[in-house]
Amino acid sequence: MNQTIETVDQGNRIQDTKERILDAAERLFAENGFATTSLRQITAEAQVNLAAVNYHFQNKESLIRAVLSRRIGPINQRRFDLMDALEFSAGEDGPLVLEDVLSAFLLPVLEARTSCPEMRHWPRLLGRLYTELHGSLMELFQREMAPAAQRFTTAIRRAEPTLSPESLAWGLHFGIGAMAHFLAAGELLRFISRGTVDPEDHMEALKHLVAYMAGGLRALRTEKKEAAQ
Amino acid sequence: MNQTIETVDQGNRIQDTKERILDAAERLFAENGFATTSLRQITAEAQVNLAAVNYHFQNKESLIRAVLSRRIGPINQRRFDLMDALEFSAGEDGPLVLEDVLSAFLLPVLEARTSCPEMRHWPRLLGRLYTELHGSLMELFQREMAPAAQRFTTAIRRAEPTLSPESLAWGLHFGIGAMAHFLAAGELLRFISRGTVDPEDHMEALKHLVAYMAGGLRALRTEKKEAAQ
DNA sequence: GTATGATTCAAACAGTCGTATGAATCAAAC
DNA sequence: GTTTGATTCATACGACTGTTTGAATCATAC
Repeated sequence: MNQTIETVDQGNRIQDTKERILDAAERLFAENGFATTSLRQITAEAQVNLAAVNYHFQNKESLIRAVLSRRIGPINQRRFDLMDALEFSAGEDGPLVLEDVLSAFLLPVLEARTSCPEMRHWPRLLGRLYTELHGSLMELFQREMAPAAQRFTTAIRRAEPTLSPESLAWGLHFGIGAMAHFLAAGELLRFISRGTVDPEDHMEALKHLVAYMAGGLRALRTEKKEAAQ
Repeated sequence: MNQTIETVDQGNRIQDTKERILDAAERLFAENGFATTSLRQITAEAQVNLAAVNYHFQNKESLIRAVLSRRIGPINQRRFDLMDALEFSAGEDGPLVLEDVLSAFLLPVLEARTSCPEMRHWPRLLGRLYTELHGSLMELFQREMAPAAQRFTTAIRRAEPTLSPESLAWGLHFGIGAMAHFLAAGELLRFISRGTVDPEDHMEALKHLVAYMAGGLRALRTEKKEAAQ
Protein backbone atom coordinates (compact mmCIF):
# COMPACT_ATOMS: atom_id res chain seq x y z
CA MET A 1 0.00 0.00 0.00
CA ASN A 2 2.67 2.47 1.05
CA GLN A 3 5.04 1.07 -1.50
CA THR A 4 2.47 1.36 -4.21
CA ILE A 5 2.05 5.03 -3.60
CA GLU A 6 5.75 5.61 -3.67
CA THR A 7 6.14 3.75 -6.92
CA VAL A 8 3.56 5.93 -8.51
CA ASP A 9 5.34 9.05 -7.32
CA GLN A 10 8.60 7.88 -8.82
CA GLY A 11 6.96 7.16 -12.08
CA ASN A 12 5.47 10.60 -12.01
CA ARG A 13 8.80 12.22 -11.49
CA ILE A 14 10.34 10.56 -14.49
CA GLN A 15 7.24 11.11 -16.58
CA ASP A 16 7.12 14.66 -15.37
CA THR A 17 10.60 15.49 -16.58
CA LYS A 18 10.17 13.82 -19.94
CA GLU A 19 6.70 15.24 -20.48
CA ARG A 20 7.80 18.73 -19.60
CA ILE A 21 10.66 18.50 -22.04
CA LEU A 22 8.39 17.16 -24.78
CA ASP A 23 5.73 19.79 -24.13
CA ALA A 24 8.23 22.64 -24.12
CA ALA A 25 9.93 21.29 -27.23
CA GLU A 26 6.64 20.93 -29.08
CA ARG A 27 5.63 24.49 -28.28
CA LEU A 28 9.00 26.02 -29.14
CA PHE A 29 9.45 23.96 -32.31
CA ALA A 30 6.01 25.08 -33.45
CA GLU A 31 6.79 28.69 -32.73
CA ASN A 32 10.37 28.98 -33.95
CA GLY A 33 11.17 25.87 -35.94
CA PHE A 34 13.36 22.90 -35.24
CA ALA A 35 16.83 24.14 -36.02
CA THR A 36 16.52 27.53 -34.39
CA THR A 37 15.09 26.22 -31.14
CA SER A 38 17.99 25.45 -28.80
CA LEU A 39 18.04 22.82 -26.12
CA ARG A 40 18.70 25.52 -23.55
CA GLN A 41 15.47 27.27 -24.57
CA ILE A 42 13.60 24.02 -24.16
CA THR A 43 15.13 23.15 -20.81
CA ALA A 44 14.59 26.65 -19.50
CA GLU A 45 10.91 26.50 -20.36
CA ALA A 46 10.59 22.97 -19.00
CA GLN A 47 12.57 23.93 -15.90
CA VAL A 48 14.87 20.94 -16.13
CA ASN A 49 18.62 20.59 -16.35
CA LEU A 50 20.24 20.79 -19.78
CA ALA A 51 21.72 17.30 -19.48
CA ALA A 52 18.26 15.83 -18.92
CA VAL A 53 17.67 16.05 -22.65
CA ASN A 54 20.64 13.84 -23.35
CA TYR A 55 19.86 11.51 -20.48
CA HIS A 56 16.22 10.91 -21.52
CA PHE A 57 16.48 11.41 -25.27
CA GLN A 58 20.19 10.92 -26.13
CA ASN A 59 20.34 13.87 -28.52
CA LYS A 60 18.35 16.61 -30.18
CA GLU A 61 17.39 14.58 -33.22
CA SER A 62 15.89 11.86 -31.05
CA LEU A 63 13.99 14.50 -29.12
CA ILE A 64 12.51 15.80 -32.37
CA ARG A 65 11.63 12.24 -33.27
CA ALA A 66 9.87 11.73 -29.96
CA VAL A 67 7.94 14.99 -30.33
CA LEU A 68 6.69 13.88 -33.76
CA SER A 69 5.88 10.32 -32.83
CA ARG A 70 3.78 11.15 -29.82
CA ARG A 71 1.28 13.11 -31.89
CA ILE A 72 1.15 11.39 -35.24
CA GLY A 73 -0.21 8.15 -33.85
CA PRO A 74 -3.28 9.52 -32.05
CA ILE A 75 -4.08 12.01 -34.83
CA ASN A 76 -4.04 9.28 -37.42
CA GLN A 77 -6.03 6.95 -35.20
CA ARG A 78 -8.75 9.56 -35.02
CA ARG A 79 -8.62 9.91 -38.78
CA PHE A 80 -9.03 6.16 -39.17
CA ASP A 81 -11.98 6.14 -36.76
CA LEU A 82 -13.69 8.79 -38.82
CA MET A 83 -12.94 6.88 -42.02
CA ASP A 84 -14.27 3.66 -40.48
CA ALA A 85 -17.56 5.38 -39.80
CA LEU A 86 -17.77 6.75 -43.34
CA GLU A 87 -17.04 3.42 -44.91
CA PHE A 88 -19.53 1.69 -42.65
CA SER A 89 -22.22 4.14 -43.69
CA ALA A 90 -21.36 3.77 -47.37
CA GLY A 91 -21.46 0.02 -47.26
CA GLU A 92 -18.95 -2.35 -48.85
CA ASP A 93 -18.82 -0.81 -52.29
CA GLY A 94 -20.96 2.26 -52.02
CA PRO A 95 -19.56 5.62 -53.11
CA LEU A 96 -17.85 7.94 -50.69
CA VAL A 97 -18.42 11.67 -50.68
CA LEU A 98 -15.22 13.57 -51.39
CA GLU A 99 -16.05 16.27 -48.86
CA ASP A 100 -16.57 13.66 -46.15
CA VAL A 101 -13.23 12.03 -46.90
CA LEU A 102 -11.41 15.35 -46.80
CA SER A 103 -13.16 16.23 -43.53
CA ALA A 104 -12.02 12.98 -41.97
CA PHE A 105 -8.48 13.85 -42.92
CA LEU A 106 -8.53 17.45 -41.77
CA LEU A 107 -10.76 17.55 -38.71
CA PRO A 108 -8.43 15.79 -36.27
CA VAL A 109 -5.64 18.24 -36.85
CA LEU A 110 -7.80 21.36 -37.08
CA GLU A 111 -9.72 20.58 -33.92
CA ALA A 112 -6.50 19.87 -32.06
CA ARG A 113 -6.11 23.55 -31.53
CA THR A 114 -9.12 23.91 -29.34
CA SER A 115 -10.56 20.59 -28.30
CA CYS A 116 -7.44 19.11 -26.83
CA PRO A 117 -5.32 21.58 -24.85
CA GLU A 118 -2.21 19.48 -24.83
CA MET A 119 -2.23 19.28 -28.61
CA ARG A 120 -2.79 22.93 -29.35
CA HIS A 121 0.72 23.42 -30.73
CA TRP A 122 0.68 20.44 -33.02
CA PRO A 123 -1.04 22.04 -36.01
CA ARG A 124 1.44 24.84 -36.27
CA LEU A 125 4.30 22.39 -35.89
CA LEU A 126 2.81 20.20 -38.59
CA GLY A 127 2.65 23.19 -40.88
CA ARG A 128 6.37 23.63 -40.60
CA LEU A 129 7.40 20.06 -41.21
CA TYR A 130 7.44 20.07 -44.97
CA THR A 131 10.04 22.76 -45.40
CA GLU A 132 12.09 22.15 -42.29
CA LEU A 133 12.60 18.43 -41.99
CA HIS A 134 15.44 16.73 -43.82
CA GLY A 135 17.01 13.34 -44.10
CA SER A 136 16.13 10.71 -41.57
CA LEU A 137 13.56 12.90 -39.81
CA MET A 138 11.64 13.46 -43.03
CA GLU A 139 11.83 9.77 -43.73
CA LEU A 140 10.45 9.04 -40.26
CA PHE A 141 7.58 11.44 -40.81
CA GLN A 142 6.71 9.94 -44.16
CA ARG A 143 6.95 6.43 -42.79
CA GLU A 144 4.59 7.24 -39.92
CA MET A 145 2.20 8.98 -42.30
CA ALA A 146 2.27 6.26 -44.92
CA PRO A 147 -0.71 4.23 -43.64
CA ALA A 148 -2.91 7.33 -43.47
CA ALA A 149 -1.67 8.60 -46.84
CA GLN A 150 -2.47 5.26 -48.38
CA ARG A 151 -5.92 5.04 -46.87
CA PHE A 152 -6.96 8.55 -47.81
CA THR A 153 -5.60 8.26 -51.33
CA THR A 154 -7.68 5.12 -51.78
CA ALA A 155 -10.74 6.81 -50.33
CA ILE A 156 -10.37 9.85 -52.60
CA ARG A 157 -10.07 7.55 -55.61
CA ARG A 158 -13.24 5.83 -54.52
CA ALA A 159 -15.00 9.17 -54.16
CA GLU A 160 -13.72 10.52 -57.47
CA PRO A 161 -12.95 7.52 -59.64
CA THR A 162 -12.43 9.53 -62.83
CA LEU A 163 -9.47 11.43 -61.37
CA SER A 164 -6.22 10.27 -62.96
CA PRO A 165 -3.38 9.14 -60.70
CA GLU A 166 -1.24 12.04 -61.91
CA SER A 167 -3.94 14.63 -61.27
CA LEU A 168 -4.58 13.08 -57.89
CA ALA A 169 -0.90 13.48 -57.04
CA TRP A 170 -0.93 17.14 -58.06
CA GLY A 171 -4.10 17.72 -56.09
CA LEU A 172 -2.84 15.98 -52.99
CA HIS A 173 0.34 17.99 -53.07
CA PHE A 174 -1.50 21.29 -53.45
CA GLY A 175 -3.97 20.33 -50.74
CA ILE A 176 -1.24 19.44 -48.30
CA GLY A 177 0.32 22.81 -49.09
CA ALA A 178 -2.90 24.69 -48.50
CA MET A 179 -3.40 22.90 -45.19
CA ALA A 180 0.18 23.29 -44.05
CA HIS A 181 0.23 26.96 -44.92
CA PHE A 182 -2.99 27.54 -43.07
CA LEU A 183 -1.66 25.69 -40.02
CA ALA A 184 1.70 27.43 -40.03
CA ALA A 185 0.71 30.92 -41.06
CA GLY A 186 -2.87 31.36 -40.02
CA GLU A 187 -2.28 34.89 -38.79
CA LEU A 188 -1.54 35.92 -42.36
CA LEU A 189 -5.18 35.13 -43.10
CA ARG A 190 -6.29 37.64 -40.49
CA PHE A 191 -4.07 40.18 -42.25
CA ILE A 192 -5.30 39.31 -45.76
CA SER A 193 -8.93 39.58 -44.65
CA ARG A 194 -8.30 42.81 -42.76
CA GLY A 195 -9.45 41.25 -39.55
CA THR A 196 -12.79 39.94 -40.86
CA VAL A 197 -11.78 36.27 -40.76
CA ASP A 198 -10.76 34.48 -37.56
CA PRO A 199 -8.18 31.78 -38.31
CA GLU A 200 -8.79 30.25 -34.88
CA ASP A 201 -12.33 29.20 -35.75
CA HIS A 202 -11.60 25.64 -36.66
CA MET A 203 -15.06 24.72 -37.84
CA GLU A 204 -15.04 27.61 -40.30
CA ALA A 205 -11.54 26.65 -41.38
CA LEU A 206 -12.67 23.06 -41.92
CA LYS A 207 -15.64 24.12 -43.99
CA HIS A 208 -13.60 26.40 -46.24
CA LEU A 209 -10.60 24.13 -46.58
CA VAL A 210 -12.73 21.10 -47.43
CA ALA A 211 -14.64 23.10 -50.02
CA TYR A 212 -11.46 24.51 -51.51
CA MET A 213 -9.72 21.18 -51.71
CA ALA A 214 -12.75 19.41 -53.12
CA GLY A 215 -13.22 22.15 -55.71
CA GLY A 216 -9.57 22.00 -56.62
CA LEU A 217 -9.54 18.23 -56.99
CA ARG A 218 -12.67 18.25 -59.13
CA ALA A 219 -11.17 20.93 -61.34
CA LEU A 220 -8.24 18.61 -61.97
CA ARG A 221 -10.71 15.92 -62.95
CA THR A 222 -11.90 18.30 -65.64
CA GLU A 223 -8.26 18.72 -66.55
CA LYS A 224 -8.02 15.04 -67.33
CA LYS A 225 -11.02 15.21 -69.62
CA GLU A 226 -9.53 18.08 -71.58
CA ALA A 227 -6.23 16.33 -71.85
CA ALA A 228 -7.96 13.36 -73.41
CA GLN A 229 -9.30 15.50 -76.26
CA MET B 1 39.76 55.85 -73.03
CA ASN B 2 42.17 53.95 -70.85
CA GLN B 3 40.59 55.45 -67.78
CA THR B 4 37.20 54.40 -68.96
CA ILE B 5 38.25 50.81 -69.18
CA GLU B 6 39.75 50.87 -65.72
CA THR B 7 36.64 52.42 -64.25
CA VAL B 8 34.57 49.65 -65.70
CA ASP B 9 36.89 47.07 -64.25
CA GLN B 10 36.66 48.63 -60.82
CA GLY B 11 32.94 48.67 -61.03
CA ASN B 12 33.04 45.06 -62.02
CA ARG B 13 35.18 44.11 -59.07
CA ILE B 14 32.75 45.64 -56.61
CA GLN B 15 29.75 44.30 -58.46
CA ASP B 16 31.44 40.95 -58.70
CA THR B 17 31.91 40.59 -54.96
CA LYS B 18 28.41 41.76 -54.09
CA GLU B 19 26.79 39.66 -56.81
CA ARG B 20 28.66 36.57 -55.80
CA ILE B 21 27.60 37.02 -52.21
CA LEU B 22 23.98 37.57 -53.22
CA ASP B 23 23.98 34.60 -55.57
CA ALA B 24 25.51 32.28 -53.01
CA ALA B 25 23.18 33.53 -50.31
CA GLU B 26 20.13 33.06 -52.50
CA ARG B 27 21.08 29.50 -53.34
CA LEU B 28 21.94 28.53 -49.78
CA PHE B 29 18.92 30.23 -48.25
CA ALA B 30 16.71 28.38 -50.71
CA GLU B 31 18.32 25.08 -49.90
CA ASN B 32 18.73 25.31 -46.15
CA GLY B 33 16.71 28.24 -44.91
CA PHE B 34 17.68 31.63 -43.62
CA ALA B 35 18.61 30.95 -40.04
CA THR B 36 20.57 27.77 -40.62
CA THR B 37 22.67 29.19 -43.43
CA SER B 38 25.81 30.75 -41.94
CA LEU B 39 27.73 33.65 -43.36
CA ARG B 40 30.79 31.43 -43.56
CA GLN B 41 28.90 29.02 -45.82
CA ILE B 42 27.91 31.90 -48.04
CA THR B 43 31.36 33.43 -48.20
CA ALA B 44 32.97 30.06 -48.85
CA GLU B 45 30.67 29.44 -51.77
CA ALA B 46 31.11 32.99 -53.06
CA GLN B 47 34.87 32.77 -52.50
CA VAL B 48 35.06 36.10 -50.71
CA ASN B 49 36.31 37.09 -47.30
CA LEU B 50 33.95 36.78 -44.36
CA ALA B 51 34.19 40.50 -43.55
CA ALA B 52 33.02 41.36 -47.06
CA VAL B 53 29.48 40.62 -45.98
CA ASN B 54 29.66 43.26 -43.30
CA TYR B 55 31.46 45.71 -45.51
CA HIS B 56 28.94 45.47 -48.36
CA PHE B 57 25.79 44.61 -46.46
CA GLN B 58 26.43 45.65 -42.83
CA ASN B 59 24.88 42.53 -41.30
CA LYS B 60 23.10 39.28 -42.05
CA GLU B 61 19.62 40.73 -41.83
CA SER B 62 20.44 43.37 -44.43
CA LEU B 63 21.88 40.68 -46.66
CA ILE B 64 18.60 38.75 -46.43
CA ARG B 65 16.79 41.96 -47.23
CA ALA B 66 18.94 42.52 -50.30
CA VAL B 67 18.42 38.95 -51.49
CA LEU B 68 14.65 39.38 -51.27
CA SER B 69 14.48 42.82 -52.80
CA ARG B 70 16.49 42.00 -55.88
CA ARG B 71 13.98 39.40 -57.01
CA ILE B 72 10.61 40.66 -55.89
CA GLY B 73 10.72 43.75 -58.05
CA PRO B 74 11.34 42.07 -61.41
CA ILE B 75 8.98 39.16 -60.68
CA ASN B 76 6.18 41.54 -59.86
CA GLN B 77 6.95 43.73 -62.83
CA ARG B 78 6.47 40.71 -65.07
CA ARG B 79 3.21 39.97 -63.30
CA PHE B 80 2.03 43.50 -63.95
CA ASP B 81 3.02 43.27 -67.60
CA LEU B 82 0.93 40.12 -67.96
CA MET B 83 -1.98 41.76 -66.16
CA ASP B 84 -1.71 44.86 -68.36
CA ALA B 85 -2.10 42.66 -71.43
CA LEU B 86 -5.12 40.86 -69.94
CA GLU B 87 -6.84 44.08 -69.00
CA PHE B 88 -6.10 45.58 -72.39
CA SER B 89 -7.68 42.58 -74.09
CA ALA B 90 -10.70 42.67 -71.79
CA GLY B 91 -11.35 46.36 -72.37
CA GLU B 92 -12.14 48.92 -69.69
CA ASP B 93 -14.92 47.04 -67.94
CA GLY B 94 -14.99 43.67 -69.63
CA PRO B 95 -14.82 40.52 -67.54
CA LEU B 96 -11.52 38.84 -66.74
CA VAL B 97 -11.09 35.09 -66.83
CA LEU B 98 -10.09 33.73 -63.44
CA GLU B 99 -7.66 31.23 -64.96
CA ASP B 100 -5.90 34.00 -66.88
CA VAL B 101 -5.53 36.11 -63.75
CA LEU B 102 -4.12 33.21 -61.79
CA SER B 103 -1.73 32.41 -64.64
CA ALA B 104 -0.46 35.96 -64.66
CA PHE B 105 0.28 35.64 -60.97
CA LEU B 106 1.95 32.25 -61.10
CA LEU B 107 3.80 32.11 -64.39
CA PRO B 108 6.62 34.54 -63.53
CA VAL B 109 7.65 32.56 -60.48
CA LEU B 110 7.15 29.11 -61.98
CA GLU B 111 9.07 29.90 -65.13
CA ALA B 112 11.91 31.39 -63.10
CA ARG B 113 13.21 27.90 -62.57
CA THR B 114 14.03 27.27 -66.16
CA SER B 115 13.77 30.38 -68.27
CA CYS B 116 16.10 32.57 -66.28
CA PRO B 117 19.17 30.78 -64.95
CA GLU B 118 20.06 33.39 -62.41
CA MET B 119 16.61 33.13 -60.84
CA ARG B 120 16.41 29.38 -60.60
CA HIS B 121 16.69 29.36 -56.81
CA TRP B 122 14.06 32.00 -56.20
CA PRO B 123 10.98 29.78 -56.31
CA ARG B 124 12.26 27.44 -53.64
CA LEU B 125 13.31 30.40 -51.52
CA LEU B 126 9.89 31.96 -51.96
CA GLY B 127 8.32 28.74 -50.79
CA ARG B 128 10.16 29.02 -47.50
CA LEU B 129 9.38 32.61 -46.74
CA TYR B 130 6.02 32.16 -45.11
CA THR B 131 7.17 29.95 -42.28
CA GLU B 132 10.67 31.28 -41.84
CA LEU B 133 10.48 35.04 -41.94
CA HIS B 134 9.67 37.00 -38.79
CA GLY B 135 9.42 40.57 -37.66
CA SER B 136 10.87 43.27 -39.84
CA LEU B 137 11.82 40.88 -42.64
CA MET B 138 8.26 39.61 -42.92
CA GLU B 139 7.04 43.16 -42.90
CA LEU B 140 9.45 44.04 -45.68
CA PHE B 141 8.24 41.10 -47.75
CA GLN B 142 4.61 42.03 -47.26
CA ARG B 143 5.28 45.66 -48.02
CA GLU B 144 7.04 44.78 -51.27
CA MET B 145 4.30 42.37 -52.21
CA ALA B 146 1.46 44.74 -51.35
CA PRO B 147 1.01 46.34 -54.78
CA ALA B 148 0.85 42.93 -56.48
CA ALA B 149 -1.44 41.53 -53.80
CA GLN B 150 -3.74 44.46 -54.23
CA ARG B 151 -3.83 44.26 -57.99
CA PHE B 152 -4.45 40.52 -58.14
CA THR B 153 -7.11 40.65 -55.46
CA THR B 154 -8.91 43.28 -57.48
CA ALA B 155 -8.55 41.25 -60.65
CA ILE B 156 -9.89 38.09 -59.02
CA ARG B 157 -12.88 40.04 -57.72
CA ARG B 158 -13.49 41.29 -61.23
CA ALA B 159 -13.26 37.74 -62.58
CA GLU B 160 -15.49 36.27 -59.88
CA PRO B 161 -17.67 39.09 -58.59
CA THR B 162 -19.96 36.84 -56.55
CA LEU B 163 -17.14 35.69 -54.30
CA SER B 164 -17.44 37.24 -50.84
CA PRO B 165 -14.47 39.12 -49.36
CA GLU B 166 -14.21 36.53 -46.60
CA SER B 167 -14.24 33.58 -49.00
CA LEU B 168 -11.73 35.37 -51.19
CA ALA B 169 -9.42 35.76 -48.21
CA TRP B 170 -9.68 32.04 -47.39
CA GLY B 171 -9.09 31.14 -51.01
CA LEU B 172 -6.09 33.42 -51.40
CA HIS B 173 -4.53 32.02 -48.28
CA PHE B 174 -5.03 28.42 -49.39
CA GLY B 175 -3.76 29.23 -52.88
CA ILE B 176 -0.63 30.86 -51.56
CA GLY B 177 -0.09 27.77 -49.44
CA ALA B 178 -0.53 25.41 -52.38
CA MET B 179 1.92 27.45 -54.42
CA ALA B 180 4.46 27.85 -51.65
CA HIS B 181 4.36 24.16 -50.82
CA PHE B 182 4.84 23.24 -54.42
CA LEU B 183 7.78 25.63 -54.73
CA ALA B 184 9.44 24.52 -51.51
CA ALA B 185 8.73 20.82 -51.56
CA GLY B 186 8.31 19.88 -55.18
CA GLU B 187 10.28 16.67 -54.76
CA LEU B 188 7.54 15.38 -52.46
CA LEU B 189 5.27 15.42 -55.51
CA ARG B 190 7.63 13.07 -57.31
CA PHE B 191 7.40 10.80 -54.29
CA ILE B 192 3.60 11.00 -53.99
CA SER B 193 3.18 10.24 -57.68
CA ARG B 194 5.71 7.41 -57.56
CA GLY B 195 7.83 9.09 -60.14
CA THR B 196 5.09 9.63 -62.71
CA VAL B 197 4.93 13.40 -62.28
CA ASP B 198 7.89 15.70 -62.92
CA PRO B 199 7.77 18.72 -60.60
CA GLU B 200 10.31 20.50 -62.80
CA ASP B 201 7.92 20.78 -65.72
CA HIS B 202 6.76 24.29 -65.07
CA MET B 203 4.14 24.44 -67.80
CA GLU B 204 2.47 21.33 -66.40
CA ALA B 205 2.73 22.78 -62.91
CA LEU B 206 1.16 26.02 -64.10
CA LYS B 207 -1.72 24.20 -65.76
CA HIS B 208 -2.50 22.08 -62.72
CA LEU B 209 -2.00 24.79 -60.13
CA VAL B 210 -4.17 27.27 -62.05
CA ALA B 211 -6.92 24.66 -62.41
CA TYR B 212 -6.71 23.68 -58.75
CA MET B 213 -6.79 27.25 -57.49
CA ALA B 214 -9.60 28.26 -59.83
CA GLY B 215 -11.60 25.20 -58.84
CA GLY B 216 -10.97 25.90 -55.19
CA LEU B 217 -12.00 29.54 -55.43
CA ARG B 218 -15.17 28.71 -57.35
CA ALA B 219 -16.06 26.11 -54.74
CA LEU B 220 -15.86 28.83 -52.11
CA ARG B 221 -18.25 30.90 -54.24
CA THR B 222 -20.67 28.04 -53.92
CA GLU B 223 -19.96 28.17 -50.22
CA LYS B 224 -21.24 31.70 -50.09
CA LYS B 225 -24.46 30.74 -51.79
CA GLU B 226 -25.13 27.96 -49.33
CA ALA B 227 -24.36 30.18 -46.41
CA ALA B 228 -26.97 32.62 -47.63
CA GLN B 229 -29.70 29.99 -47.51
C1' DG C 1 55.85 58.69 -56.16
C1' DT C 2 52.43 60.23 -52.64
C1' DA C 3 47.95 60.69 -50.74
C1' DT C 4 43.47 59.17 -50.18
C1' DG C 5 39.50 56.45 -49.89
C1' DA C 6 37.70 51.90 -51.06
C1' DT C 7 38.07 47.18 -50.51
C1' DT C 8 39.86 42.96 -48.78
C1' DC C 9 42.14 40.33 -45.33
C1' DA C 10 43.31 37.73 -41.07
C1' DA C 11 42.42 37.55 -36.60
C1' DA C 12 39.94 38.24 -32.54
C1' DC C 13 35.97 38.59 -29.61
C1' DA C 14 31.89 37.29 -27.04
C1' DG C 15 28.28 34.53 -27.34
C1' DT C 16 25.83 30.28 -28.37
C1' DC C 17 25.37 25.53 -29.56
C1' DG C 18 24.96 20.26 -28.77
C1' DT C 19 27.32 16.83 -26.45
C1' DA C 20 29.81 14.73 -22.76
C1' DT C 21 31.32 13.80 -18.02
C1' DG C 22 31.94 12.90 -13.22
C1' DA C 23 29.92 14.20 -8.93
C1' DA C 24 25.87 14.71 -6.24
C1' DT C 25 21.40 13.40 -5.15
C1' DC C 26 17.44 10.50 -5.15
C1' DA C 27 14.81 6.28 -4.56
C1' DA C 28 14.27 1.60 -3.66
C1' DA C 29 15.73 -2.82 -1.95
C1' DC C 30 17.86 -5.35 1.55
C1' DG D 1 22.38 2.03 7.47
C1' DT D 2 24.40 0.30 3.08
C1' DT D 3 24.21 -0.73 -1.66
C1' DT D 4 22.82 -0.01 -6.19
C1' DG D 5 21.02 1.95 -10.17
C1' DA D 6 18.42 5.95 -11.80
C1' DT D 7 18.25 10.70 -12.23
C1' DT D 8 19.78 15.34 -11.86
C1' DC D 9 23.35 18.70 -11.62
C1' DA D 10 27.17 21.84 -12.74
C1' DT D 11 30.73 22.21 -15.62
C1' DA D 12 33.53 21.77 -19.53
C1' DC D 13 34.63 20.93 -24.30
C1' DG D 14 35.08 21.76 -29.18
C1' DA D 15 32.74 23.74 -32.72
C1' DC D 16 30.29 27.30 -34.65
C1' DT D 17 28.12 31.98 -35.02
C1' DG D 18 27.78 37.10 -36.33
C1' DT D 19 30.27 41.12 -35.60
C1' DT D 20 34.32 43.94 -35.17
C1' DT D 21 38.94 45.78 -35.98
C1' DG D 22 43.27 47.35 -37.63
C1' DA D 23 46.52 46.19 -41.16
C1' DA D 24 47.30 45.27 -45.89
C1' DT D 25 46.18 45.90 -50.52
C1' DC D 26 43.99 48.04 -54.37
C1' DA D 27 42.61 51.83 -57.37
C1' DT D 28 42.50 56.50 -58.54
C1' DA D 29 43.86 61.27 -58.66
C1' DC D 30 47.39 64.51 -58.46
